[in-house]
Amino acid sequence: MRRARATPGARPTLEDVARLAGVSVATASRVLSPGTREPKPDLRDRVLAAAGRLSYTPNANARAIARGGTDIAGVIVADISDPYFSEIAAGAMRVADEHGVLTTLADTRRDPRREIAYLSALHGQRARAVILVGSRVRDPEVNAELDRELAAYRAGGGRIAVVSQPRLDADTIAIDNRSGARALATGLYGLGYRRFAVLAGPRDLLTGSERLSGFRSGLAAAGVELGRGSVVYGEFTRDGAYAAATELFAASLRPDCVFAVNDVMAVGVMAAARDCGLNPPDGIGIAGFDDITTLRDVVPALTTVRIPLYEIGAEAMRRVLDPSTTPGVRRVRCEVVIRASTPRRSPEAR
Amino acid sequence: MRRARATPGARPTLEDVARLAGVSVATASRVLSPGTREPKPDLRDRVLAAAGRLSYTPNANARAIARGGTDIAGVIVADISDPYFSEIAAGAMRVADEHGVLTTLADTRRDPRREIAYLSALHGQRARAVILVGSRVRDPEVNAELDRELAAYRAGGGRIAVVSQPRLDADTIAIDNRSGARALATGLYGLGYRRFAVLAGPRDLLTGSERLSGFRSGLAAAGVELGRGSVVYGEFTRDGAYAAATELFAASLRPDCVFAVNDVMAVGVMAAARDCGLNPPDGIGIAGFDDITTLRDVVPALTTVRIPLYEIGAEAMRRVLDPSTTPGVRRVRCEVVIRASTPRRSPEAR
DNA sequence: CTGTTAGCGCATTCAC
DNA sequence: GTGAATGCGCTAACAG
Repeated sequence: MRRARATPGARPTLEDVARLAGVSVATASRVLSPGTREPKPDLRDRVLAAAGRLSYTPNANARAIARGGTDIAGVIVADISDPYFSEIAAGAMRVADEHGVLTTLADTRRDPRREIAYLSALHGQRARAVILVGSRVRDPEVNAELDRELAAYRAGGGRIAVVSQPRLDADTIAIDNRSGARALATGLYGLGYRRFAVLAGPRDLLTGSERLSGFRSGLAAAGVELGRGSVVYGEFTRDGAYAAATELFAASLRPDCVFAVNDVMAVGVMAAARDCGLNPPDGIGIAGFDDITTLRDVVPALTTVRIPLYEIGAEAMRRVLDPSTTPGVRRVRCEVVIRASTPRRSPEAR
Repeated sequence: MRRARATPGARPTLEDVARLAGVSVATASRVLSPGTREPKPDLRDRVLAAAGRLSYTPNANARAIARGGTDIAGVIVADISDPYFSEIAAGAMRVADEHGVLTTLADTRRDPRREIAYLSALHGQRARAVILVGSRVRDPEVNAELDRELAAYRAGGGRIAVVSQPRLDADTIAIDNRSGARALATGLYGLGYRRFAVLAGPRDLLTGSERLSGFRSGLAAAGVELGRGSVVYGEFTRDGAYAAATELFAASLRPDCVFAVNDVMAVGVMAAARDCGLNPPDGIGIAGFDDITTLRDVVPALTTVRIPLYEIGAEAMRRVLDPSTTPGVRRVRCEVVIRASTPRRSPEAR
């Protein structure tokens, strides 16, 4: 005899529904699982009614194990409270929703170790696809371990996409940080700026490095060099930038333009400039990167490099959800947007 | 004879590990499941080695069904790309992570129907707990359906918390919008403002309504009324506010202070004011609500009402994850923060 | 301490 | 078209 289904706090099962409807579990399953050829209307209705009366909700785990797969996609980001990531996540979740797949979002708090741990957890969940978004790092050990985890996940049929740098053995959407930064440098030079400083973010993050090196090469093409002391590393955050910029402004070299490798940092620079008695954009131009929506109305309007964040997230999700896409590297171009934070600098002011 | 485990693309199972290690599945399970009393070191090592060689990753779904529960928490937000929600989500995910539970985040795109659908999906996933973040609505039908789904979920042992208004039959963290807005009104009045306008967000969202009514009551206490035409409803977004404010400034009534019911909207108002030839904060004060981190450096600095977003998310997650908390309503106070966007208004200017 | 076995809830072959 | 039986991968009694 089977265990009585009297236990309160226990969820109704398919068997309960079938019993109440007076049919077999097979029939109940057929009614409740979309896709199968549905039973006769009268049985159908009875099953539906029974399910309704019981507030039956199919156990997705059981379904997953019976079918050997889930309709879950994972998105792993470095910091969801950073608009850069939340916009990408929004785009990805939008597409996932349109495909009827649920998204599990994980926040690594910028710890590569946690990135690996989450990927493994998602693998355990048998997520259909995972998107890794966030700067790659230099640490070879971390990369190796991540690659191993990636391989295992893919071996099991998981689809994966990476948004950032093509450093991993996976389908990746590469943001063209380098050429964007280079174009920005060229533009700023054209506006008359000559003495640059760069807030480059953490040393080991590729995103910052790429933007820095692109910027540098753009400058070099114009015959300008970044003097020593004019590149400052620090946290990828507003506060990190504020601190670094304060230090920068206290030093003797007087830049006429500061490039922060992302918008959030640029805002920190602007605050620091003000607190140092400067009055941006007078005498000091400030530029960022990303073109974060939330920051589009700051004054003076921020010169930056626009990245189609939302669309990138959407595209990444589309790729992992579509079985026919062949993994590869898709480069996304960025677009320089000159705004009021870097006004033309008159020659005599130099 | 059992099916050969040669199929490529198939994930290794516990049985594979056990066979390779030369032990029973039970032993393998014990080694691989933390918490159980571990077998002898030598067996232990063999199992671990086998698991490593196979890149074995436990099937969380099977584990869930065998144990009758998961370590997944759900967070349902209205719009993850809105800093308000992403900060709350960040706080919640932080706590979840500390408890070793994965977070499934869902974005309703401000559609209450989707909120219900996601709750149901999370229920199906047998998530341990779910947090609903976002304004409640008026629509009684939607509320009833949501309450029903909530009841079913809870009946199955799920824990639930709501962040916003105590409108649902569930543990809730209520943000004291009303008193926060009232205090803001008082403060603005004290600064010399007299002719107010309010951008109230969508009509059916409680969050906006509460802030509006609180503001109104604060004004009333000072003997000021909101004239007709000075309350404009619209989208809860920057663009919605921009449009509404533009309209407002085009009308004949000349407010000396605009209160937007959230910061993102306030930024839109500021942009609209500028585009209408006004020069905030000269002649026109602007205030928001939330004190979004990303916007803390805008100029002029935004007068607003601070809500401990991150902490609220963390607290909500703590509550649902801790079995001993008794459901109830926890009110969170807000704090008025006067900044440069609402400078003292000299009497003669009135 | 280790192995055997019976479910967990559901999808799905296979007979009827 | 419908039902009975099997198995998905794992955990937890229960034996040994």
